Amino acid sequence: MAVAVRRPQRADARRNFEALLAAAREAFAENGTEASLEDIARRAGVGIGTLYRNFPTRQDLFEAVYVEEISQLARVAEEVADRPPWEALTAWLDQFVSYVGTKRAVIEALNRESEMFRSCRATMYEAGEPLFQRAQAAGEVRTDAGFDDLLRLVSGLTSATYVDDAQRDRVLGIALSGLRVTH
Amino acid sequence: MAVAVRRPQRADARRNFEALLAAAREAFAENGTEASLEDIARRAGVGIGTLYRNFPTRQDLFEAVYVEEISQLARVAEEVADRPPWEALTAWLDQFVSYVGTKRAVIEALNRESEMFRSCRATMYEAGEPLFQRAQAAGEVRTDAGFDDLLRLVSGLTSATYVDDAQRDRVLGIALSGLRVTH
DNA sequence: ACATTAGTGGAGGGGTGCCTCCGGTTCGCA
DNA sequence: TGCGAACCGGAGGCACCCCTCCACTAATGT
Repeated sequence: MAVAVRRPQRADARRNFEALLAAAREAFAENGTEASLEDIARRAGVGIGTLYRNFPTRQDLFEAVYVEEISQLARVAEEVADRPPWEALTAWLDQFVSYVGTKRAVIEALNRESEMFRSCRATMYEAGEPLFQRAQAAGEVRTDAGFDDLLRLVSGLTSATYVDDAQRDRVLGIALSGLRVTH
Repeated sequence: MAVAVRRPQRADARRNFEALLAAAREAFAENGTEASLEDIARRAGVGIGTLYRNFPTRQDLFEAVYVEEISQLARVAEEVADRPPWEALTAWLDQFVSYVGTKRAVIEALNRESEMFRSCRATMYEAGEPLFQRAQAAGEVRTDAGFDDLLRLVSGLTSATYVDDAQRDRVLGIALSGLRVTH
């Protein structure tokens, strides 16, 4: 994994750190970006002071939560690499969808200029872009679209609301068929 | 217009009402749904009491802001009605895009069960669905997609973030080409 | 012109959140 | 076992927000 979060050394401190991270993940998913920091500390069973020592700013907390997800995406990309081009790409996108679904609020709140963000993005590109280019090379995907276009398309559609899962899949299908080259 | 907001009668009161509405639109666009009500009153140059008299709850404010947009959409639908099917549909979607772009936060915060929301949705369908069906009848749009699918597709893509407007248009174009029947 | 009454605005009480600071506790090494 | 350094937690000061209430103001009809 290309990016990581610095953990504290002492055993008790590391326990608190993990508890805070888990609590933050939960709170952000539940209440969005503005979740109360005091509430997060409460969930973690830790004093507010401890939260601030580990994560001086709200951004720090976002980043820590975010980084965890990226390596997961990279792993999936490896797993799918030996399937046929289009299938591999969509399989990876499935993972991407579920990732965007829960982390949307956090992603939007990230400071896009930060070094950490840049390196996460790079990791994600290294994972997904080869799949995309392979599909293009195989003549399955239109060549006037870029990998970044696809990512935004999928993440935009994923964070919309739908009547049910069937509709979400249908809409995603429509959009992806626009990406595909018609033989 | 099928829906409307009840205005106060007295001239000064109506002035305040309009000022509050404008201030709310601004504040919601700027700070999202949680914009401070006191700030909105301040922007409108009005006491907080006046705000509460006109809009007893935050929801009331959302609804009032929302309703304004819908009639605009209905009007545009009429204007484009005499163009060729596909062109008319995309022209209307253009308006829809700019509407979703600024009102997303408000739309998400609306209570979807409310009578007002239902009637707004009906108004919007009456405006846009005929355009959609005409395009389907003309064999321009795939028949396994519904108007609701299209709305969600477009609003999802619109509320995503892009590098620049060109990318947004490109991505929208890709998705819409998936909707279109290939001749 | 003036009475009537709709309309005004902001003080105030109750809440919650942010962040700092520091006396007390616990870990881990020797 | 003992000690220093690392770490803890929450009280407290400040800021902001929500919403109610009511003494005051001014638009309107006659």
